[in-house]
Amino acid sequence: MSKCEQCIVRQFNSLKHLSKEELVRMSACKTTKIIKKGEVLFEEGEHLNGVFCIKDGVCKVSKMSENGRNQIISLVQKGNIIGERSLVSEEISNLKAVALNDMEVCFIPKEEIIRDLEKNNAFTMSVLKDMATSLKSADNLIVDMAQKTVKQRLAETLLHLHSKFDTDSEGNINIQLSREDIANIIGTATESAIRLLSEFKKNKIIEFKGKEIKILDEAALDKIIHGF
Amino acid sequence: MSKCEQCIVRQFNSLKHLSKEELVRMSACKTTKIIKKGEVLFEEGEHLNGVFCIKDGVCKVSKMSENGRNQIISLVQKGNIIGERSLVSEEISNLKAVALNDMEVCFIPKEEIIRDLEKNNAFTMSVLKDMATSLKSADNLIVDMAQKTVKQRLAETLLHLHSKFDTDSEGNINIQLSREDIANIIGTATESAIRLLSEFKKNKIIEFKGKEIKILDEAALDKIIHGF
DNA sequence: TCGAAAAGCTGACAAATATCATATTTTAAA
DNA sequence: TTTAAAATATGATATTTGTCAGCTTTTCGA
Repeated sequence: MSKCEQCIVRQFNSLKHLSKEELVRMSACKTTKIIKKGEVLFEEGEHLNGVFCIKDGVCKVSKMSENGRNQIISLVQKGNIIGERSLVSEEISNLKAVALNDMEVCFIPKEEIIRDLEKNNAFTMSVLKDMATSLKSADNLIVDMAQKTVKQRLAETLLHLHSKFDTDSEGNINIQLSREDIANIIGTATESAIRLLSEFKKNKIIEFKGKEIKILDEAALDKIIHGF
Repeated sequence: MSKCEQCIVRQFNSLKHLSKEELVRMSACKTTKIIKKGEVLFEEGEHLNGVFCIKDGVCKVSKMSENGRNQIISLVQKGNIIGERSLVSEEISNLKAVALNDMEVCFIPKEEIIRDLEKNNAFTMSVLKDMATSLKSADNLIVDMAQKTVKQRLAETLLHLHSKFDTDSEGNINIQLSREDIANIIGTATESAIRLLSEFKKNKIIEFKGKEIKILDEAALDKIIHGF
């Protein structure tokens, strides 16, 4: 069993503010899990008894709307913690998390996190700052969803994905999303997303083969985002 | 100059977790302001040097989208604190706040809040919980904006306003919003909002005279929200 | 209280997006 | 490897929403 004290992933999130002692205790109560692609980390409405620290892989966090369509709120990757929101406000989860590829995660029980939040103010402040950052992104997303066209949102999403996941040796964005996933990120029908991707391809803005997408003309995407 | 220790508004927000001593110090450094209807509390891009505790009145919090349209993110009323997000993440404000009616607010300098956050863990936890709640609402709003129709969003907004601001003796919702404000809340063109309000009126779902709006058929609104 | 400016309203039309149908390609299970 | 299911793609069409124009009503300051 690997130890939190030595875990490199910890350096990228709020857990870096924990003391040696606190980390040893965390190591003792955490459980490491392998989540296969497509498997569910937690469901909407589920009671979370802790948080997940992502050691490897990416998951999509989404919420079902009443008209039966799924909206992806964010993609969470290696180094991040997921589930703190529900834990802090002591509610059932309002979101669902599904692995986009094989993941390795550590589950840290609620009691341990709550204890650290109450004892270690630097940790609490760090979690608070993270949440403030998430809230800012969420506010920006609200404005985008309400005010931008689907085409603008697709262009924006492509650039986001590019900067967040970087590219492989061939220049393809380092994340595999189905057309449906892409549609669920930008909040549109799958057909519309496909159509716009094809249009971007025809206009030499992007290039793709299946799920491998490569950005050819970043300036053109910027132009679309900021409205001609 | 009124004292924070005796301020009733404090009971409704995180400041209730401060000690007598902390409140006395806060009283000494806070400034009370009257903000007239239409005046700006803070601008997008402005550096906030503190937070506002709202003693009376309501303000709209909005963000300009790049295509020149304004999106109202939330309405904040008596008892709430505004500006903590930017303060916590030490960034310029991403939002603008404008008074919807005459307001009385207390401005509490940044240093004072930061000091309390660092010293008083119960206060920090309370701010964290508030932010978790805001984040949940924001996530829900993202899904609504992305997945619901303008009509559904208007119906939802009317019920929200009704439950948040209650009604006067005549049964009218206790908040005065222009048609443009309503459009900016639901994320649509002013004309579209006007058209739908007229439709609701024609169908006896609501009734209005100018900015006085009264809900007649709550069940019909629910039906619209949840999709026929 | 008068008059200009702002807000509210409605129609006509254009643009964006969803839906449905169907064909093709890819994936994965037997 | 075969084959059924799922994912991708595209056309046709319907629906939703935005834009522009013109009009009426309300508001507010001189």
